[in-house]
Amino acid sequence: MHRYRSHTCGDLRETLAGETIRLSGWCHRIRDHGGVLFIDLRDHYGMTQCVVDPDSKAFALAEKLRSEWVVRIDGVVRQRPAGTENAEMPTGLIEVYVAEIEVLGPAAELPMPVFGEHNYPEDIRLRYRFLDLRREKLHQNIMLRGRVIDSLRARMKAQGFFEFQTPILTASSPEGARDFLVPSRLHPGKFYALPQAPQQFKQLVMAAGFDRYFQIAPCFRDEDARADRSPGEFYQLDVEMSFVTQEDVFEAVEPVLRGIFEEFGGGQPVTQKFPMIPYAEALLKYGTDKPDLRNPLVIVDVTDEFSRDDVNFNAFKNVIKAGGVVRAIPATGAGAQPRSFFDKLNDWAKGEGAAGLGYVIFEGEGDSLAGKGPIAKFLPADVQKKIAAKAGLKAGDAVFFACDQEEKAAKLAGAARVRIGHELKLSKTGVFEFCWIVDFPMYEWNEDEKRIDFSHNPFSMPNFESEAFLALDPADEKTIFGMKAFQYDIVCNGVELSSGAIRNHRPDIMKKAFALAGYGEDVLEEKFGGMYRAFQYGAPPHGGIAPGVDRIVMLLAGEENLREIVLFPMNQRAEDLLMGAPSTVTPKQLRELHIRLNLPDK
RNA sequence: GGGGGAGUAGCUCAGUUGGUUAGAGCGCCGGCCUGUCACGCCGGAGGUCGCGGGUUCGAGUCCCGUCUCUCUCGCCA
Repeated sequence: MHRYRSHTCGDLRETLAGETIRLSGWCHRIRDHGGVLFIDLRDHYGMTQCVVDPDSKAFALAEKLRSEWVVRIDGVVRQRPAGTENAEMPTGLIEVYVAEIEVLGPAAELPMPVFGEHNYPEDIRLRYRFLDLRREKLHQNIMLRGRVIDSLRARMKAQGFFEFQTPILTASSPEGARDFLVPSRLHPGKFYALPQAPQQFKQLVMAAGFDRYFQIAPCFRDEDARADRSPGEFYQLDVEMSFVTQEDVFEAVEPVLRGIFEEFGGGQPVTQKFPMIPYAEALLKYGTDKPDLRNPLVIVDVTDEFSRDDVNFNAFKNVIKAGGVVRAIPATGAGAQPRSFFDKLNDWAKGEGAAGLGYVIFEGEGDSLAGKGPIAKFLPADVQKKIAAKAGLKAGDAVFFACDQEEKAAKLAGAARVRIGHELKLSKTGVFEFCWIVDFPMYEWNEDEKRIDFSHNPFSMPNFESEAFLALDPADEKTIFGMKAFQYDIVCNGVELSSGAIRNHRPDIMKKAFALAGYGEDVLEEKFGGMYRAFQYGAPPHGGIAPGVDRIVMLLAGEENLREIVLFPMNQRAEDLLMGAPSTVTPKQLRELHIRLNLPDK
C-alpha cells in the first residue's frame, strides 16, 4: 500500500465495495452523532464520506478531528445502507468504513471556513489565499484557467503558430503605461523595466525572419487597478504574423476565440461571425468603443431635430449652437415605469457630471403618438414623430436625451444605454456576443498638451496611401484627424478582450508618423532604436493582436473580478497580502544598487 | 489623486432617540446523541465596538482627525 493513498477522494465507486483502501485529504465537514461519526474527506479530485463507529479502533481519534485537518484514512469501501445514498455526490453511493486514522497536518482555528459559499472580506481572503483556494468555486476557476490556456496553445499550434519566449528584464518604454523599474547593479543609476507587453520584441521576431509568433505573455504595468484590470501584472495571448492584412489576422484569431468560448462557455451561444463595427459607428450607436451587444438599445443622433426653428428647447439649442450634439437613447417599454424611474436616471446623470437627461414618454395608439414629460411641450408633433421613427420607438416606449459636446454626449448616452438596458432587463443573458471594432483614428488632439498625438499605438500603420501620407502637411489637421489606422479591438459582452494592429514597418512612414505627432527622428532613435534600426534592414509587413487571457477566463468563469481567476492576486493597492509584497529591503541591498531612499514626509 | 460605501466576538451581521451587564448565527471548548450529508439538543468561553481626540452626567451611537478595506472616476500608447 502506498504511504499516503491508494485512491483519491473522487475515485471510489460501488464496484470497489469490499476493498481495503487508503485515502488522504482534508476533513471538509464532520458530523458527530455520538455513536456514529461522518467525515467528508476532500482532496483535489473530490469528496468521500468516511464513517467511524465505536467498533472501530480509530473512533477515539476521529472524535478529535476538526475541519481542515489533513489526515490519512485506512478503511473498507462499502455500499451505503438503503435510503442513505447521496445522489448529489459522485461518490454518494458508497462510503468508507474507517479502521485507522493518521493525522498528517492538524489545522488551527480557521480565520475563514472552507466549507460553504459565504462571502468573506477581500483582505482576509487574500491573506489566507491558500484557504480560499481550497473552496470549490475558486479551485474550479483556477483549473478552468489552466485548461483554457492549454486549449489556447493547442489551437494556436494547430494553426501553425510557434511559441517564443521574450525577455522579462528589458528597457523602459516611453509611451503608454508607467513602467515597473528594476535597478541595475552593474550599471549604477540605470534601470531595466518589466515589459508592458512584448510589443517590440514580437515585431523584432518578425523582422528576424520568423513567422506566426505567439506567447502566453506576462505583461507588467504600474497603473491603478480595476475590477477587470489587475494591478501590476496580467497575461496576454500575444500574437504576431508576417505578410498579412488585417483580414488575415481576423481569420487567424476569430476561430481561436470562438472555439475557446464554445469549448469552455458551458454551451452558451457564441457569435459565429464577429461583426465589424467602425470606431465612429460604435461611439455613435453605443457611446463606447467596447459595446455590449447583448443590450438591444441603439443610440441615434437627433441634433437636427432639436435644431429646427419650431423647437424652442433652449437648454439644448444653446449647447448645439456651441458645437454640441443631442443623442437619443431609446428606452423600450419604459412608458409603464413609474415617475421615479425617470427621476432616478436623471439624478444618476447629474451624479455623472451631466446637466441631466431629458426624456419623452410616448403614449397613444398606432400612428397617433403623443409625447409626454417635461420637455415634450417644446417638441412639435412631427418632430416627436421623427425622433420616434429614428429611434425605433412606439407607444409605450420612452426616449432619453443626452446633450453636450460630442465626446461627452456620446459617453453619457453610452452609460445611460447600459443603465436603461439593465433597469428594464432588456439585455440577453447566457450568450457571448463578440464584435470587432475597426478603423480607429490614427491621431487625436491632446487637450492637456495642446498638440496632435497618437490616439492608440504609435506602431500602427496609417490606413492612407503611402506617398500621400509622406507628403502630408502637418498643418492639415482635417486630414490628419480624419485618418484611420489599421488598428482593431475585439470586444465580448462589453469587455475589451484584445487590441491589435497592422504595424508600421516602413522607416520613412514611421518617421513621418512621429513627425506629425511632434517627435523628431532623435526620439524615434532613442526610444525605439532597436526596432527602428531593424526596420532599416528589410522588415516584412506584419501585424498581430494580443487578447487578454485573464479577461477571457473571467468571462468564461462568469466572474466579475479578476481576483476570482488568478491564483495569487494582489489587492487593489497592488499589495500581495499573503507574501507581503512590496516589502522593504536591507541597507546592503540598497548599497549594492547605489540607491538611497528619499521618502515623502508623513 | 478625487468621490461613494464599510470597519462591533475567529467569521457573517444586528444594535432604536445618546441611557442597566453590547446581542444572534456559524466557528471554538465541554456534555448528550447509531445514518448524517447546512445533522440535532444542552451548556460555556470569547469584545480596547479600527485608532486618537472632542461634546455630554453618560458615546458602539453625535462631532473632528486618522488608519484600513472596498467600489468607482482620473490613469491604463
